[in-house]
Amino acid sequence: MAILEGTLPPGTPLSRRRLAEELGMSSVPVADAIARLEGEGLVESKARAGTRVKIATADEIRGNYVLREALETHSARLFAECADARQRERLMRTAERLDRAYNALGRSKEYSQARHAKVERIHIEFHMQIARATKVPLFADAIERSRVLLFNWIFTVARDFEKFPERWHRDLAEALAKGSAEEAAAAMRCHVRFRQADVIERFQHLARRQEQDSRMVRGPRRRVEN
Amino acid sequence: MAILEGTLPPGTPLSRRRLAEELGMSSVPVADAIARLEGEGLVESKARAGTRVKIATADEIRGNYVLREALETHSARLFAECADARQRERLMRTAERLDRAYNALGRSKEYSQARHAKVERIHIEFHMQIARATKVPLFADAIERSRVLLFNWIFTVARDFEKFPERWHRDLAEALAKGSAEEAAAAMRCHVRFRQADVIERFQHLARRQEQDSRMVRGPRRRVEN
DNA sequence: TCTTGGAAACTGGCACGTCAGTTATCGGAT
DNA sequence: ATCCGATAACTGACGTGCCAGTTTCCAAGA
Repeated sequence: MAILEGTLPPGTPLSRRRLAEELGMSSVPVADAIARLEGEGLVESKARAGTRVKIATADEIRGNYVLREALETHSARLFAECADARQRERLMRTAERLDRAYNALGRSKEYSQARHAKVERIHIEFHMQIARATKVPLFADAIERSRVLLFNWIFTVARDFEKFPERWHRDLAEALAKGSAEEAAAAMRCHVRFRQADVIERFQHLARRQEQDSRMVRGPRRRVEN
Repeated sequence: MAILEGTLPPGTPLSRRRLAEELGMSSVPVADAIARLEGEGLVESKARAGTRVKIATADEIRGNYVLREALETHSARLFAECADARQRERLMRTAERLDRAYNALGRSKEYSQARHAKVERIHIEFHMQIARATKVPLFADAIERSRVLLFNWIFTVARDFEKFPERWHRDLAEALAKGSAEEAAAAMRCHVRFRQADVIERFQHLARRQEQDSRMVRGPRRRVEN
């Protein structure tokens, strides 16, 4: 069910029976899959009232970055300590490819979520290369889980282009591939925090704009949620 | 289904139908619960061949500690930065209680898993107090997941008493409650690594002894696992 | 004694149907 | 036009039953 990775916007309802019909199977395996997605936090369901793709709050996004700061920083430390030459070189190449992709995205005329998702997938691959080099599957899995979560949330706030330093990941990869463990960890910490600040700022901007919109359209339109 | 937290030794088979009968329900909700446990890594199942409580390998235990070093170190950093006075004081009290419990365990005449589990529960509570103080649920959840995993594995290797420094957690709590963020992180890193070394040494000792045993009993008794 | 093979018992996967609770819709009252 | 409430459609939870693999175990052969 990787269909859900970015193609379904948050809030989309997922009906067990409807999906079962589309996929040509009974509703039981669909329910299992949905339950798994719920366990990973990608989806939330109220009993007997439907399941929808999770809508993240600002706090949850912030929390995701706190978690990631812990995981990725340590991952970088381990990479600097124990990656072999081939992995280091490969990381540098991926970093260059990623920076090129981001720069191309920033230069393109109009925002396309499909294109953005493609670049974000490279971004995940970049960090997973680091994580996998630690040779600790449990650890790499934890990083992947939290990355997938954010992958699904980020398109809520990324309505316009991503504009980042031109050689952002290249510099990070260099710190990981050539620096000490502490330098690598510090570089990664800086990387995660930069991104966190950027995303949260976008989120708050979005929230302000939405509040403005709803106030302009109507008076008592605010619904009680949950 | 918290029944599984320590009372069922690794390798115990979990039959959907048998559990359903015991609990007086149909097999469907039981299957759901087991699927959830599998998602958390507490249980592993081969299709149409049964589900059993997961038997951890040395690598997985080591991996668990790598993950924990990342999470707990950051958790300690955040605690030192943003816990309030009440939380700091409470942590000191829990640390004292935990050290007392460990010392009592070390003095008792014979090993009792039930008693040990009780102490380990306090140990989890200690670390969860730190994690909860960060006010990042996603982060605290990640720590809890990895702690619960190890909670289930540790009794495999802990066949004798736990002997630790007498004021071990008290000193750690002091570093967290009164030190800087960096001091707190360093103290926690030291704490996790000490425990990791201890557990892995026990695990290898156990593996050596089991290999010896199986060699003494019979020749071609080694089963092909997978 | 050790191997082997085959059948019975058991396993999880899944289909189908029912049930109780939630939500959305639409017609009637204001 | 707005509000409201009854009802119908829909939702996930779960019971029952079958199926195709896997494991286990015991008897027959070496």
